[in-house]
Amino acid sequence: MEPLRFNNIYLGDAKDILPRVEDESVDLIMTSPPYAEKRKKSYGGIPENEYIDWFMPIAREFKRVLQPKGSFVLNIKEGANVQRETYVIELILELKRQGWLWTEEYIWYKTASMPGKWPNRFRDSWERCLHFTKNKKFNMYQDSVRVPIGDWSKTRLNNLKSYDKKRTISASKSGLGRKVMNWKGRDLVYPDNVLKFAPVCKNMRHSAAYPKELPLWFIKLFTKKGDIVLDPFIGSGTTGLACLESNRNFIGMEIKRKYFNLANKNIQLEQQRLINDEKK
Amino acid sequence: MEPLRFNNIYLGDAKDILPRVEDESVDLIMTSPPYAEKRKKSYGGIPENEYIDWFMPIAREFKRVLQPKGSFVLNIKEGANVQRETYVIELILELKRQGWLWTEEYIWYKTASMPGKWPNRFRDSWERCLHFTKNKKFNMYQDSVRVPIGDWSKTRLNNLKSYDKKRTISASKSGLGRKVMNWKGRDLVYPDNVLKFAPVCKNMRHSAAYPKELPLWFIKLFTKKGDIVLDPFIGSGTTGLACLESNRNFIGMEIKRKYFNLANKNIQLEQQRLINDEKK
DNA sequence: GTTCCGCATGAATCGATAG
DNA sequence: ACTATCGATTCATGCGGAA
Repeated sequence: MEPLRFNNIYLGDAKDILPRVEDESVDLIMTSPPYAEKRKKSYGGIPENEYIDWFMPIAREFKRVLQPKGSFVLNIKEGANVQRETYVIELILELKRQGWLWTEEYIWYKTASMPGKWPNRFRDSWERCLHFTKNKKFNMYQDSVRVPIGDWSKTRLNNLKSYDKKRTISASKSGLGRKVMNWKGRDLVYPDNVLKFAPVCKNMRHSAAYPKELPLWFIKLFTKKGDIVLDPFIGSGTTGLACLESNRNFIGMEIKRKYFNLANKNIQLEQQRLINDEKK
Repeated sequence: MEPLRFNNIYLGDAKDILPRVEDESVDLIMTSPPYAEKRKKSYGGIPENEYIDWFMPIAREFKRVLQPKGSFVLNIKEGANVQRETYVIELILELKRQGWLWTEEYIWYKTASMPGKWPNRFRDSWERCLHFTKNKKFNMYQDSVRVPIGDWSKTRLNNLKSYDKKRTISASKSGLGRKVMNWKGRDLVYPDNVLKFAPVCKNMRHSAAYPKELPLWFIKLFTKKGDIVLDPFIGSGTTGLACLESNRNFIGMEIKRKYFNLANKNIQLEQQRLINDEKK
């Protein structure tokens, strides 16, 4: 059997393709799997009550192919059918039983979520990004995702007018002076576990409108350049695009030919664009 | 035994006082219970592995006292001990088994979370507000929590704190002041299921990790004036203050005398303030 | 009176140290 | 080996005093 190539997408079921991935060869698994379907008869969808049985064998493969200091990030959100479905929180418990550490739950706050109004609830504008690891210690490059410091200090530091600036400099030996100077040189702070990215509405109707910024953030956080990122449900190729942009290698898998074709098209366009940029 | 009075706080264990509350007499249970303690020996705290056994008998009483169209809102967040604790999601499953509907999970996005930096995670800046109901249909007054359109104004008005309020009112002649005032009552849209409030620390002694805006939002959403709100873990009395402000009646319970005294003081101060305001 | 700044302080978490 | 305690890390906010 042909070994898997990097920066390529494979057409087929993840559970069939994953066995071809080498042991402990992947640095990050970043994926947004198909969410459970409410209607059991929906073609290709996984019913809520079969979701865990469907997912766990795949997670077993994840555990095999992930390197010891790697991470597995699962973007998912249960739907509501009168009440919230429980398959996601049950999946967390099951993954722990399989040996994963449930290290963190990040919130993706979708600032422009779908409009709509229902009698029981408001618009759902957040999704879970569940972070699992194999070990207590893992690779995390926190500096790569630092963000500009909050408004409060910006306002205060911007207001350092002539008088204050003079004072700050002249009083360099005082604690006050030194402290302010330290803040000025340091415009980046560490983020928290709530992510804010606007979802994008692509032309194709992949149910999960998964903006490139989301995988990109986790890719920067948990891998370095040249590392391997696996997305077994790559959809329209967003994780691949994020890898191309950040100089990581990816392995993609997609079961539906429609998305497989779309992902390949998107990837090729991006690769062409990068080549053109280099020529200039 | 003396019947429970409204707008009063009872000193003692919720499981002992709850039996005195009449069947189906409460319109909303809004509470932030003590979170599980990491250290097992910590005095008064509930260890993680005993949390569900401690909570479920209390939840049974909640079910008895809540009226059929009422709501139960639980503000809670699991801590981390290398990995995230699972007692909260297990509690959700257990409450469902007890007959509750897990109607929704709101996110409280704390804009000012605890600082700190660790090798394996960022600062935790969100908490769960789990919404349970007894029935598919329940009281929800969505219009009462509508917000001005657009993110900037939403953030701004939600965060109208002392300083901004003062400025908004006092600067009525300035453009900014008038502009902000004009937004109120105009172009109102429904919010989503992510709430943004900054935690405030009012007193030197007690950490008000639970800002008044949080219970106030749910009180407005799930009750009308004159309704009964129960908080069996009322702490420093925040839920009671929110009720006084919004003309709801509350029943409070608190096991620790220190908080019981503080809550009574806060409630009395607020009642006195309301009386003074009326005289003017 | 209004704006501005220093300071204290939080539902935190980890790793090391001590018992 | 297992548990309790402690120091280090970090940043948005309200408050009070100063400009």
